[in-house]
Amino acid sequence: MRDERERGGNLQSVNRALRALELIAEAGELGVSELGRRLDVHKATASRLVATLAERAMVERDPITEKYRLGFGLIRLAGAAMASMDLVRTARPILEDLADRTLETVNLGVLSGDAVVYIDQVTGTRSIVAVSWVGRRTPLHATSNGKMLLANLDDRERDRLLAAPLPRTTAATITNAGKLRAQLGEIRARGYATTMEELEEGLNAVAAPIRRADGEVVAALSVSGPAFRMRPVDLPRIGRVTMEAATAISRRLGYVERRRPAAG
Amino acid sequence: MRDERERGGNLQSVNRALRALELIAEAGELGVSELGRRLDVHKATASRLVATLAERAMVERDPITEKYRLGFGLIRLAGAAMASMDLVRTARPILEDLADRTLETVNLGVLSGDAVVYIDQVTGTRSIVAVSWVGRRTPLHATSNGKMLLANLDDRERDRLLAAPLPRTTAATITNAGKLRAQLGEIRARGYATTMEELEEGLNAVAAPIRRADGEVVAALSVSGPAFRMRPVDLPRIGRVTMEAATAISRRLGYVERRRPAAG
DNA sequence: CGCATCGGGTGCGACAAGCGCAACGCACGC
DNA sequence: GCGTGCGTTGCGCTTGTCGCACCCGATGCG
Repeated sequence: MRDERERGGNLQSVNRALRALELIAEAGELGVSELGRRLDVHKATASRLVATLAERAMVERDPITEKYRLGFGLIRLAGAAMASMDLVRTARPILEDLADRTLETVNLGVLSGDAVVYIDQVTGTRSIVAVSWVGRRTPLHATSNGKMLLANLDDRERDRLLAAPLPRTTAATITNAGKLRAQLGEIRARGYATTMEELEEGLNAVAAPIRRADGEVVAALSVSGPAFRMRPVDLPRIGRVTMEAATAISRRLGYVERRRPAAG
Repeated sequence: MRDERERGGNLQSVNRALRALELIAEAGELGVSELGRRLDVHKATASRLVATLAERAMVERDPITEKYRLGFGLIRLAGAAMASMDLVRTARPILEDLADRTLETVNLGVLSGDAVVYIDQVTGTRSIVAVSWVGRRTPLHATSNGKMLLANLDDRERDRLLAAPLPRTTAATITNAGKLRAQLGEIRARGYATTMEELEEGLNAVAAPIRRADGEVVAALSVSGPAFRMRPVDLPRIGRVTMEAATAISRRLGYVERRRPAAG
């Protein structure tokens, strides 16, 4: 508790409790004494800690081994958030297929606050860089995923997000809200979004919307690769296959295509 | 901190932290002051609490609204919880098989407080809606899972839960404790529970009990689908396959069928 | 068997963790 | 301008909680 303990808010026992959960998650199963050792506290402390966690069903006791493991309380807590995990499971095979087909990197992104967060990724074998973007947050206005999500927000939300300044990361970044707004219209009409070196030099991407049963856009699916392999002339074709893949995922989520939702 | 504070282990701030997470989960988004009010603590305390949670990514701040929502750390934990919970792990293949066989949605639910929480779900391909119920809480008296869990509670617990009013969600909801109690008896005798449009109009379901090694009912397995595909006349058949599946899971958990447990 | 060792749980006193207070800065609305 | 709402932070007092010691039960070993 003397090492990296200097960040903002800090409640000792809360911190410990969360560390405990992480340790248990890592280990799968942990006994009281062992947990105490890893947390560097007396086993009595660890005992009381897990008892508290157990009371809230955050951990549960294996009736055989008497050790503690994570409990369903966590699942309940994450509930809504877990919907995205479900999305990952459902979408995975289609992401893989799309990556095979395009040989580029495929990403699945959702809106989180004012950024897009990638919740899954599959890299085509041809990909140069294999860094995982999962968990990464990237700006809405400079990514294809972000634009697609923006394009499908309701007006109030979109206005709020576009009111903030749009930071420039490359020469091509669209920093003008009006110009971006116009492009969002095109994107809705066309069905896929693009970025051309707007986030990173030499990186292009296209993205298509994923809808759940009620038609709401909940995520975006993107294919991204180096500008020399994804030239402007290639984008419509890649856009089409991306849209097909996204639609396939939407269908799995229960979405049934109706006539243009714009009308209704 | 003066109400229901008498269980085993009890660390005030850990308890508070978990309550905070639950409140945020419920509300979707919560500001510091509001959280403080609901936790019945000074807003300064709430501020330090969420700061600690945020540091571990259990909550994150919406950059626009400045409010807090659940974070990715929790998703990670919940994912780990699902993977490590041996009930889910054990039951999964059987859920999938049951979904294939019935072509309807299969849910695995446990009792949590006064509600049933779904900890896993597999959807049959025929399913209309594919919204995930995982993490969702539904009332005990209006769901097949809930009735099955209620039916297998010990008398004291059951009485306590039935003492509370039974909220109506559809015209068919059973709101009379006496009537429900009678049905629970039938359910125990028959081995499966049903709901017919008692939670949602047009939604029927059947559920069967899952027992661990000592015979205790720890979860319920349900098959649910639209009323037109799950007519009253179909329920016994579906009930049978559901019971078979539930029994298969129980067996994997170490339960060995004995002569009627009612006798011993 | 008897003894040692390891696991988990609990009453108690001491001490610091963390609580509420109050004051501050900031953003709105009028 | 003022009033009201938000979230954050220093500070002193209190109370939550930590480690100690000890208990219980299971297991291992000469």
